[in-house]
Amino acid sequence: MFHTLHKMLSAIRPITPDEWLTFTSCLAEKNFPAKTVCLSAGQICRGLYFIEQGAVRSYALKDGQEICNHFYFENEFASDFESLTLQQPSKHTLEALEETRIVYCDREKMLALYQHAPVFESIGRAIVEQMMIRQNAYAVLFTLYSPTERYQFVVEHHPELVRRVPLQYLATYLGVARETLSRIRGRISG
Amino acid sequence: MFHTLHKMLSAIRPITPDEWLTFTSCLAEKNFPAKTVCLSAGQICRGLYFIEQGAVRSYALKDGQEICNHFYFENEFASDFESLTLQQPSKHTLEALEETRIVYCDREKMLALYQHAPVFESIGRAIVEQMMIRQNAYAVLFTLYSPTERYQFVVEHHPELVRRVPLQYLATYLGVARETLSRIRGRISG
DNA sequence: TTACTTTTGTGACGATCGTCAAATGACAAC
DNA sequence: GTTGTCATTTGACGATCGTCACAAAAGTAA
Repeated sequence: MFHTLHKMLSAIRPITPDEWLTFTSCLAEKNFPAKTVCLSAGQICRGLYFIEQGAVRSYALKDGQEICNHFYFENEFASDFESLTLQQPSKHTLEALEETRIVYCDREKMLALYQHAPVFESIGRAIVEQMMIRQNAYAVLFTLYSPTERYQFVVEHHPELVRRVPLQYLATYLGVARETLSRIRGRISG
Repeated sequence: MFHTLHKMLSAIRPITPDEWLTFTSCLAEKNFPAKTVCLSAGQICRGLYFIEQGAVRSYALKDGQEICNHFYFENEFASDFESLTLQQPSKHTLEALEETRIVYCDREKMLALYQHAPVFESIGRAIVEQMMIRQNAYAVLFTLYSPTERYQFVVEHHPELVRRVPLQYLATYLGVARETLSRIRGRISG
């Protein structure tokens, strides 16, 4: 059970069978059909989502429009980390892009676990570090690169985004209008 | 010694005198006159900078131009977190904006310390969480807001940036040309 | 003070992007 | 198959921003 998650976490820090057994009590498997909501904006995020299969987008509303700020795929942790950390209402909605299978890690249970099995605090830190690096790379896109360069960066470094994310969502993620991204793509391909 | 840092950290998690004593062996005070470099791009970042007094900017080079991605002030931790975490050459340079007094926390020593005093791993996680939330807020600025709205956001939520950071640096941070930020400012002030 | 350097502000103009509208394409339900 | 819905593409046009050039202001050193 939770085999891929175990593989992921034990790659960060070695986990004893006992530790793992305790940890599984924090976990629950959940399924989300395509286009269903995993976490609603306004709701307080109570846990971390590990994606076993599928894809999830995170978006905020701006003048009624959905602006994506992240896409998550297999073997990644998804969440609204601000809501999760501060236990404040989430500004973002998490929605399955495809049929998605998720392992949900309850925050309260994990915090309690940190006392008895410090290795998970260490793993938690490593996960947050990865997310921070990712966030930073995303932010830097906007100051260093033009819209075309941002798209090329994604094509080069995150081709799965281009393959699996509808253009309209990717456009908001890159901070341009749908039409502009369509034209950028046309210019590059042809 | 390191009084403000102690106050900051013990507000995150209670620290015993013994733990603190061990921790101080990781620390060293450093002074940087205005416009001097704390960390050069290309260099591997070996520690965390806690700013006791002063201000620091972080910037990357793009076509010979310095593009700022962060400003750090009193009682904040500065670093190139990507370089620090992955121990890769930094893409950013950290430079003192003013005369700056820093407590430098050595990474190697801190990692060793985590074994004996897990509270610091917990504190480390909290610091990284804060940085991640900050990074995310910064990234979201670009997709949700126009240049003018971005400037207004900074005026509202981070007025110290407007007061202490030269316009030319703030402009690159907001992803606009110096001239554009000058005009935005003129329009808003009247 | 003057002279010099750096920073900020202004004007003109071209390039890029957003917006609106319509056409085309893709896809699911029937 | 047909229909209806949604996504993407294309065109036209106006708004915004970047760039260049230069002026004004502020800061620095002698």
